Amino acid sequence: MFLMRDMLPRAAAFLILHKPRQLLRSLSTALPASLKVLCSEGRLGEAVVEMALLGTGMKFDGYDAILNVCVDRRALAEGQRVHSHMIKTCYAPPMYLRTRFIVHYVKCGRLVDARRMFDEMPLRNVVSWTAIISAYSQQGRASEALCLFLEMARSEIKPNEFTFATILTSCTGFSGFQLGRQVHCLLLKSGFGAHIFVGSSLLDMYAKAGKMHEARGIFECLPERDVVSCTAIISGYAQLGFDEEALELFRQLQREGMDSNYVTYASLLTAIAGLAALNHGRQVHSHILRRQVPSYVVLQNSLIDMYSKCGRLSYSRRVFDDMLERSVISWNAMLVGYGKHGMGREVVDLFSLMRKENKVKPDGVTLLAVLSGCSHGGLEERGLELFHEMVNGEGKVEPEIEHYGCVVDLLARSGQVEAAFQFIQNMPIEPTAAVWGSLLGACRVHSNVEMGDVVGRKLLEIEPENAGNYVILSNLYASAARWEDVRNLRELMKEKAVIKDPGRSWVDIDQMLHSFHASDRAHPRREEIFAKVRDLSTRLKEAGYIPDLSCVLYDVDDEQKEKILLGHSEKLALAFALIATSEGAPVRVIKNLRICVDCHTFAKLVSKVCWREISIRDKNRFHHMVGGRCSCGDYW
DNA sequence: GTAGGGTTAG
Repeated sequence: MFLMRDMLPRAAAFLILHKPRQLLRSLSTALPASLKVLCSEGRLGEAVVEMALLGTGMKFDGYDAILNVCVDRRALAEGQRVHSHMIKTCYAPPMYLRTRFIVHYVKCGRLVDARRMFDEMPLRNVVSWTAIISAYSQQGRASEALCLFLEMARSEIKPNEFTFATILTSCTGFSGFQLGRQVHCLLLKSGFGAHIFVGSSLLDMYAKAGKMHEARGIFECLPERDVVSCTAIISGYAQLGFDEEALELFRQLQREGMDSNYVTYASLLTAIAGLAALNHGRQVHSHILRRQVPSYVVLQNSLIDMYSKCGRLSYSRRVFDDMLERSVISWNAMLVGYGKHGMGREVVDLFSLMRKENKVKPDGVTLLAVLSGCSHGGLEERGLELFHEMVNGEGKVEPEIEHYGCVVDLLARSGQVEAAFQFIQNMPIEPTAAVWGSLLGACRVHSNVEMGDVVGRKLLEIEPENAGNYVILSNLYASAARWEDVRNLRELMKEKAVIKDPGRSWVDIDQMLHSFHASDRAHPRREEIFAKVRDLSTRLKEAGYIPDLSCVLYDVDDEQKEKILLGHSEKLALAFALIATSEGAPVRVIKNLRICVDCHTFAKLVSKVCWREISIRDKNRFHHMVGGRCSCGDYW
């Protein structure tokens, strides 16, 4: 009050001292800085003081002005004072202001307050309904958002384009997909189906449900395209692993003049990472730098991942180190990168740094990255220690089935196959096929046939359709010369009509991806490639290579088996890479599945006999082969 | 006033 007195004209000062009631009435005109001016200048604190002074003098305009500043600033405390001021002065806010309050509470993360405001509304319109639905949707509470939508439909308020865009986002993912289809039908009747926001959330919903054909159809029918709809369709392909399609569509849309922003590039980099197309990735990176696309955390995370999946961890680390701000995903991407390259020491060190910095809280993915990093990097004991620390210690992470799977891996890898078996039996969660699968892999490496027999049978019960399991079990039986079991296994596999996942390997040479499937004869240089494979086979045999026929589960003679083995896609890709690159140059091969034992042995020997550094990225990790040895230590 | 696409893991 005293401060204000100095600022006020003499007449107003007189009023403060002698006629306060009169003053209140005249304040809005008498004060040089009225409530509206304060609000337009963003002087929220002073505005709140003036609101208190105005008392019942506050009208719609005043509340509107002050609430707008609160919404912009996400000023929770001030908003609450406005709210209680209304209650105290018995002001009944109109629908518009109540809706603004909902938005304000949502922006401050106060879903409960928003909902209370909504529930207390005597009348609601489509905007208030959409605001509360979007509140639940943004918090990831899709089913509640959907319930509210149905309630809205019952109350005979017609959804508008905002409502449809919101609700379709909530239907994203498999669980809401059926309802999403119904919303789609409603949409067709409403006339909002061609709206660009509605259209892009609709196509995104179909894409995330794995229905790319429908998503593409919707995309093609959009009356106009913008950066969001283009990004949605590209990321749809990328997330489903249709990396080449994503890349091709990006090129096409770019030719047609599409706008790109950091989200577009992040999605594009996902596809490039999947293909391990390093040259494309570098090109995109320099394009981003040249165009001065803002380096948002999301985009930098994508770059870290892209370089790591392309085998360039030092580039990943450079991006990571240059970041001004890092999210948990940045740390996870870097940790996963080290892990996949078998660099256990670096995983442990980086994780220590993360804890020391203490800016970002580790999550379930961090735990996964650390455990699998220790496992791939041969730090079994450290991995088990960290598991116990993270699960029991401060800021603990709730372990899920994948984490238990990693522990099984750690135990089994360190040779404690029995302990791993015990661990599975005592887990608080039902083991999945993946958990048994990693134990079976361990039994193969440690040649523990008895245990492998038990585990393999369990696995074939749970997952009879997975051909990989039959192959590993066959490797195991063969190593113990249990040919009868190998034969039975082959019969069983025939009976269960297992269709093998189509294996595919490729190499990236001069920005061209050369892709091969088993016994592929499509490549223009096929004759040279097959000749090279045969030549390698001869040379490797002199160096001790014995084809592992137990990797073939077809009922054919041994000569035929050997031919099938030589046709494996990774051998074709490797042979092509050798003839397409100069003598002594390192070679990089990418495979969509796990590499088989025979191809692993073959490639290791190639690295020795041909004096080449070979890196093979399979589904799980990188295999760096030099002089006949592999960074995985023959455990994968 | 209320709305759409994104990064790690599986």
